[in-house]
Amino acid sequence: MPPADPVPAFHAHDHAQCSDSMLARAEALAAERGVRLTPVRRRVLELLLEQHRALGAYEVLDRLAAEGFGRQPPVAYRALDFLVEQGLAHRVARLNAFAACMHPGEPHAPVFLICRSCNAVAEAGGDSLRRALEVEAATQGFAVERSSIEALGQCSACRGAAA
Amino acid sequence: MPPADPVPAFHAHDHAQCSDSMLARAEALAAERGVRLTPVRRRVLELLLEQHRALGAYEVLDRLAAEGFGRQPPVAYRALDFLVEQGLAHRVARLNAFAACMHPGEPHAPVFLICRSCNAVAEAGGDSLRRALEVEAATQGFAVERSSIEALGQCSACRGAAA
DNA sequence: CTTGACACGTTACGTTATTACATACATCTC
DNA sequence: GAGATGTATGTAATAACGTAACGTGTCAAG
Repeated sequence: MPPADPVPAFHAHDHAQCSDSMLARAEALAAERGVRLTPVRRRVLELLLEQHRALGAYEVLDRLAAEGFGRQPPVAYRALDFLVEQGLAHRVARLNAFAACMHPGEPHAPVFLICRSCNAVAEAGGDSLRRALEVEAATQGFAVERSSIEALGQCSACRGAAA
Repeated sequence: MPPADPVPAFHAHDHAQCSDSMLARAEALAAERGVRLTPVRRRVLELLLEQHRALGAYEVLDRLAAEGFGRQPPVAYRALDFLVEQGLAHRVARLNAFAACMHPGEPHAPVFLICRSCNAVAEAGGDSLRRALEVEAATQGFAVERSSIEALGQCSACRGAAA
């Protein structure tokens, strides 16, 4: 269970360590669910974790092709779809891109904070937001199944740099 | 100023009347701001209002072409961009589509409730959500500039029909 | 009547995503 | 192990979405 502190994307942290720990959790979840974290799928997740930002499908595809995997779009899209289905990654519609999930295994409504300067994508916890959304939807008799909240703005580092 | 009751998309209501009233408000806003609600732009807004759902750019374009307007993508995109800039329509990233705004002139973070059965798109008020989002973002030092909240699920009518 | 700003239209192109089908690989059964 | 079955990977081709660049028309201001 992750600590309740702020998600790391906009904070100094050890990428290698957070990647490793997320990968380990992904392996565990896959085993638990009886699905296969194959080499392509695993490599795509690694790429998303390494970069720590949202990557376009074709960006992922280029990396895969360079590493000897297939070079046609479905190769990337299938791996990305798998990760999204398994809750190991999220789609960031606003950017036509994908980012690793920082809370795999926990049900949550992703809240993306997208820095327009450095393109980093932080994923906020957002349980209060999820509840607020469900309340709002309920007043219209609407049953929420999946939701995503995307905010465009500037992270603290870039605001500091701009000032 | 719109009443504080639920937005009409998932309720029985007089489409013609709500379209007319939104169009009138659009005209007023355009005049107030010194921008031009030209025939193409106005027609696109009418289309969005008539359908009362999110329309893809090419869907809009087909209608325009059939009615004697231009038949190239920029014709539709420019009109849609204009409407979005003026706050008369919103982009629904999840669907690569556009929907008329039901609260033109009021600053607000759009909250879309997208029915996966009938494709209707309701726009909830969401001021409490906007505030919750800003609080959440602030804990990470992130300054929100624009945001959108999109929920996929089923509206009350379709849930009734399914049951 | 000219000028300048804006809107509209077109061609051409770039990016993102899917369909359809063939091949390889793992797993289970015998 | 050999064969059957389901899943994953790979390919080619194309659809869907979006933008850049440029020319023409319109209209109000000077």
